[in-house]
Amino acid sequence: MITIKEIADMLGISTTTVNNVIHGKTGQVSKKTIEKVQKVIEEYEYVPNMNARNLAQNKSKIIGFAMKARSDKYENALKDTYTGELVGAIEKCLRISGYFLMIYISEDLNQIINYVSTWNVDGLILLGMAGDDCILLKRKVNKPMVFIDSYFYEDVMEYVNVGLKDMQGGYEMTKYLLECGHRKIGFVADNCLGVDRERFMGYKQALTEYQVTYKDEDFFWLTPGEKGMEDSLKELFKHLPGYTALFCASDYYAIYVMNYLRDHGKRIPDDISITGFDDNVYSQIIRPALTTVHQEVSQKGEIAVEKILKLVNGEEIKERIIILPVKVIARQSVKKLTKTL
Amino acid sequence: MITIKEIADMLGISTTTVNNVIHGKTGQVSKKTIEKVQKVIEEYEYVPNMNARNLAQNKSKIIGFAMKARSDKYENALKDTYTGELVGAIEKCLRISGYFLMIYISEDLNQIINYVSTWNVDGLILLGMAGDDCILLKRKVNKPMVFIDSYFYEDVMEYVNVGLKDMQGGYEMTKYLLECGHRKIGFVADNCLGVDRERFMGYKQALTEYQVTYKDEDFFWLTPGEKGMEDSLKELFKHLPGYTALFCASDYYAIYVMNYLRDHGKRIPDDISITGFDDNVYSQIIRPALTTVHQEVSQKGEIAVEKILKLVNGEEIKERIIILPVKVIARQSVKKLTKTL
DNA sequence: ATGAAAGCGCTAACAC
DNA sequence: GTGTTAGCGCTTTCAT
Repeated sequence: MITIKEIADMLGISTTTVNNVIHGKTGQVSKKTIEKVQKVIEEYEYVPNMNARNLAQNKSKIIGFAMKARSDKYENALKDTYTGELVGAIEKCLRISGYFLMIYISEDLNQIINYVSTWNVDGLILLGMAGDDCILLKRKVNKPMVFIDSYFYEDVMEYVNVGLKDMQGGYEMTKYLLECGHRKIGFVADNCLGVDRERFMGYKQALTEYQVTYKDEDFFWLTPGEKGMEDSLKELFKHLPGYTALFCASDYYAIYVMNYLRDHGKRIPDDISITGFDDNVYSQIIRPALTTVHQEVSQKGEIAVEKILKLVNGEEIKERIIILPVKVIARQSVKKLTKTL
Repeated sequence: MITIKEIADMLGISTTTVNNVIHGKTGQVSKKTIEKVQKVIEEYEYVPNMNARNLAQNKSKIIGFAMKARSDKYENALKDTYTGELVGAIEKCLRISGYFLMIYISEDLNQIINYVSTWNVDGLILLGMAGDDCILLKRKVNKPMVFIDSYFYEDVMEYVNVGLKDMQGGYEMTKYLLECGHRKIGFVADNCLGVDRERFMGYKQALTEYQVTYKDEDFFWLTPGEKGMEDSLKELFKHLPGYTALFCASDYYAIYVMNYLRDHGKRIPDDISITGFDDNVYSQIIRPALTTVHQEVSQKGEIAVEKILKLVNGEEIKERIIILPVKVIARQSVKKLTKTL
């Protein structure tokens, strides 16, 4: 690896000049010199040393992507199609803009905070942070940050978040089920925070609107992990009688539920209707194809990158809270009941 | 962000001493000083500046993960569960070892090579590189490298690769089909290079062993991309008569094929048997559950990390070519024909 | 149009 | 036990 100094010495000129041609500041450099320098650069395949550059400029060209991995839930956070697609989209956009993606997944928020300052990351994209964590981050990290899928229940103005109309998604999906004649609809999730909470609120709202009373037992809790899933699915099955539909908070779980029920003799959608949320690849591929709420995952990533780069460049951001639309995709996993309840 | 120098000045001591206590080289430092320094470190939340450290030591704590994205095939390389799980496992192992993961996906190998020297990456993990690319990499990158899923058809000794008994997987899967009474078995893939080639070779070998002649038309080509898939699936359907089984080179495609056929009136496995390769989450979840070849993806990632870190630390590696085992998982997508051919 | 030199924060060889 | 100092490769201000 040749350095600027070496090039300068080799050509008997100063590092400033070499640096200038490297950066295209050729206003003040003679044609001859430019050519000489460029020739050496080509020949010796000069590549800048990022560590040196970053040190001198007190910045990095790194955008960090961080998420909290709940070890119970994820033995591997990128196994989930949703995260994979999101990260893939982010990497692509960043690279096109000349930035680099560094991934950091940890259960410990303080590790994440350390990581930011250690690398002097130019900006941070954070996935699925919960309320308190956001506050802590805002307090301790003084770098541009963009959140994805976070909900702030306090002063909104400080944060930049790209999210989804989760509540509306929950509402519309439920409404769809209600209009198909379903009245006994369960909600399936592994938590009731953040996006899932919103989806749940939408679900309740729709029920209310149709004069269906929600009872606590209508919430079917799933426990992540191999063993947990097995148990909670069994539990779910036990409480199923009476229900005609289950609204799962994610496609991932919808597919699990669908197959568990089928393996235990239920026909879908004849015996029980199932819906999901996300519209991932596999929801389209499974049979019966899953009726679900569509979202544009790649777009989420792209917008997050756009926002973070604006912040990094000190540009003003008018829209700090971006909320992408949702859309119910009716496929084959819901039965239309005759409306004679 | 406080610096070592600032700590030293603040305490009226030298940077060396501060540095020593930071690195636990406290053999020569007095208890008192140690405590003083540690107090300041705590209080001011000292965090090392990686760029400075790396510059001084001529290394980084970065392990790069690179793959070539064929833009036709992947609009998003991490959308695929296989890659996602692999990268997730790698990130986790690296973090535990105090390293950082930087992802770099590009269609252009030269960009990948540049990236390595720009960041002075300590090591590189490369996924699915083909023959010529491997040679180029070996020539131009003089950093430790570990390949995943590569096949080198020349001098093997120089490379470190963690792969799979792909051929054996192909062989055993095919053998399984043959023993179930199938004789007209198609092979489905989108290429015939690298791992897919090996799987295909295994398939052919099994056929030969059972005195079944392979004809070129038995290879069903898939074209990636939305439109391409549609067309090639249609083509596949047209040539299906006569076949009793299809062996797909990946679960991903198997699931596509399965559903396409089902949507067009075929019953699985009654009309046609389908098998896959990889045993990803969704192959277990789909119904009928997919008969496939299992591999331990996370283990692949873990071993890759183990190897790269050994190389980075200058340790000798005895096993340079690691080949993980495969195992046929018989589920419900294959029909046992009566063996009266 | 070109150059000299200081400095970014950390490391490590060497001195006392 | 502690301190001095010269780099690492690049940027940038200020001279010339």
